[in-house]
Amino acid sequence: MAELNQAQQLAAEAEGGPQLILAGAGTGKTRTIVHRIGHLIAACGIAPHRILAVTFTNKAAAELRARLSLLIGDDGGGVVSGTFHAISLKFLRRYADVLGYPRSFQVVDADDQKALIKRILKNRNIATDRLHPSYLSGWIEHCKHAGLTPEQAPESDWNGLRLHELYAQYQQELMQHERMDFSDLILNAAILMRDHVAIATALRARFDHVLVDEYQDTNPIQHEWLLLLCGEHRNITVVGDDDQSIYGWRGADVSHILDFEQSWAGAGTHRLEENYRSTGAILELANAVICENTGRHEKALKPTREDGDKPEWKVCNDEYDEARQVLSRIERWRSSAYPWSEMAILYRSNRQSLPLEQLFRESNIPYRIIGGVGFFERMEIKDTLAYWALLNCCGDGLQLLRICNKPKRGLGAKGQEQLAAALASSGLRAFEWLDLIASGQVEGIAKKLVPLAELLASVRQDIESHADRGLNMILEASGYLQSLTAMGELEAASRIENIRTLQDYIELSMAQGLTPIEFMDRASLLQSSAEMQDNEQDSDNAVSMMSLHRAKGLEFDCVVLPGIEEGLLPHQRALDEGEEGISEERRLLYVGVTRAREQLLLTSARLRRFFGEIHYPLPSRFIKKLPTNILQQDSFAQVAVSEQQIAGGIGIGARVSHPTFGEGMILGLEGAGEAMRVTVQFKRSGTKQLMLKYAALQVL
DNA sequence: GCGGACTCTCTTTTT
DNA sequence: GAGAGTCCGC
Repeated sequence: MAELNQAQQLAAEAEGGPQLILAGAGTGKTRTIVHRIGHLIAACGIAPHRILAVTFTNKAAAELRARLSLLIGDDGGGVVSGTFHAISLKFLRRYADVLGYPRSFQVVDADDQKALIKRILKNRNIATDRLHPSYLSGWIEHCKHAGLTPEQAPESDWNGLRLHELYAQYQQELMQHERMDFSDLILNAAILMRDHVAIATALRARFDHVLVDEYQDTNPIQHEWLLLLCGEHRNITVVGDDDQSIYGWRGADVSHILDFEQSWAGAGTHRLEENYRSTGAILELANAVICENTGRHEKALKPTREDGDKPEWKVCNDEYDEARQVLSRIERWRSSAYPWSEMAILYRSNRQSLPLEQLFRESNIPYRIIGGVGFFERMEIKDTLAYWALLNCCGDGLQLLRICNKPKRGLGAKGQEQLAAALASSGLRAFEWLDLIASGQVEGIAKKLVPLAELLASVRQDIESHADRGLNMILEASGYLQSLTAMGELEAASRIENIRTLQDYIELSMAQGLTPIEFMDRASLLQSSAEMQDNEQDSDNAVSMMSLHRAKGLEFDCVVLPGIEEGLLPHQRALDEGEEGISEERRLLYVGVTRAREQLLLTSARLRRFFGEIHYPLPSRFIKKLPTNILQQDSFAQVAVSEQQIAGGIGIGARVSHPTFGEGMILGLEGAGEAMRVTVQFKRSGTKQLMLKYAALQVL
């Protein structure tokens, strides 16, 4: 406890009952949680395995375990930690049968979910311009986040379509495939407790204390989940920061943390405001950014460190120029003895990594990308997992269909439809049906699978206990690896490397004693290969690149935030949504700024390419009004002289004249082609936005 | 059923 | 600009 300041100590040693810890960025939140858990065990005599810590990401759970191990040894002493999803899945593995699911159900990933929705719409002859698949899946998600089953969902009419019925059908088909989607995990776990008293009682009796991290990002169903689980003993500790709520689009509702004291009468409240992470100058910028938001707990982070170097803002010509500037700054940091691993580039959208990657690769700067296309979403990984699941008798129909024609076995779209029908009418689980096929007792389309089925059966017999080795044999003997080579040497090599990585991971998991189903659970909840490394001490010495969302909870000595522009941060989608969306974008910038300990660079580009179109964004509203004593801007940033004078001399900085508004200077260009808009500051008539097409501007 | 060529679409963030 | 979806000839 000597390591804690007074506020942290009070929070850590608070007695049972509901406790709210409002912890600003960098105020020692994790340390406080870890010590609170230690206190519960050591001083209150609570058994470690009766403490549940709910985190937001798997990585955070792993980190918590690591820090607990340091404090109390013994691998954290058996404290249970995991995400809402992972813990829900554990509950469901025990009790899913009461909901009509087999306990061996699997989780669908985003791709398969999308495919299922598309198929439903196609079968019903609903055109995508009448109901867009993503609109339907978004609507269903929304219901699930609100805790509503198809029966409870509001009757909703969209272009004459009854969305709640489509929701019901979607759920029914999922159940037929013995699958749940991500949101189902939490909703169904809550339903278990909501509707089944005996199960609720059993689960409630399981834990004496529940701690929740990143509480500002919980949505209503997670809130209900917690109420159901802790409503009786009321031993719940939540930690969070309303200024870091960045998951509104996932149904997160800041009011849960703002109203915690109302929902849990008698709650203790603790505020951690002393920031140990960042220099004074960085905190000054952070405070200046976030204080523009309304509807928040009024507060400011208090620095404990010296002022340090001023954060800087650079305006670049385009995204490649931006990448170059970032790179040169990173090399400068490197030469002042910061290691690569202490530098991060945090962007709004994963797509922004492309030019950076290119340049970093050319310049031989080590980097690693976290997120983006998830490891477990890659085609070859899903294929391999499907083979593996079928080999280990837990593969389902979706997995069989996935690989039935990989490599080619003469089963096209038609054949696969027949196959699905044949499987359904057999009434068997996919792997049971394959056994039947191997024994040669089937007719029709299934005959095409005889070689595959025989192969699976023989390999399974050969190597009883070495499923991982069997996988390799299957991939070889089935011709799957061979079929990858057909895609080109380079492509195949990287895919095969991914498969090897997966194989190593399977081997590791098997060595840890996981059952095949447990392994599939693990794989379906992880999404990056980085998360497969258990001890996440980034020993690999590389610059990190990831989205701002991913960066939550992390910290680095040196941080670059590229793309601080209107349309990117705030993102165009948020701009379309209005005030609430923009506040969330501002919080996103705040999260980015507060990741930095010592060095911070913000950049924006005057020209940026989107989907092959050229855009001329304006600097982000979040920073453009900040004084230079908070955010340093070089003269280059202030006098915007365009180097790309686009056709006719229209470009940023160009002097123009307009028939009615008179003379002025172009400040910004947005959009492309016909839709391009210009922002012009006129000498007499002020600043105006005009459609370039109609504006009849003359370049002076 | 398959492969190639073509068109069309979709572009935020994640468990 | 990339990936998915579609069409068409074999």
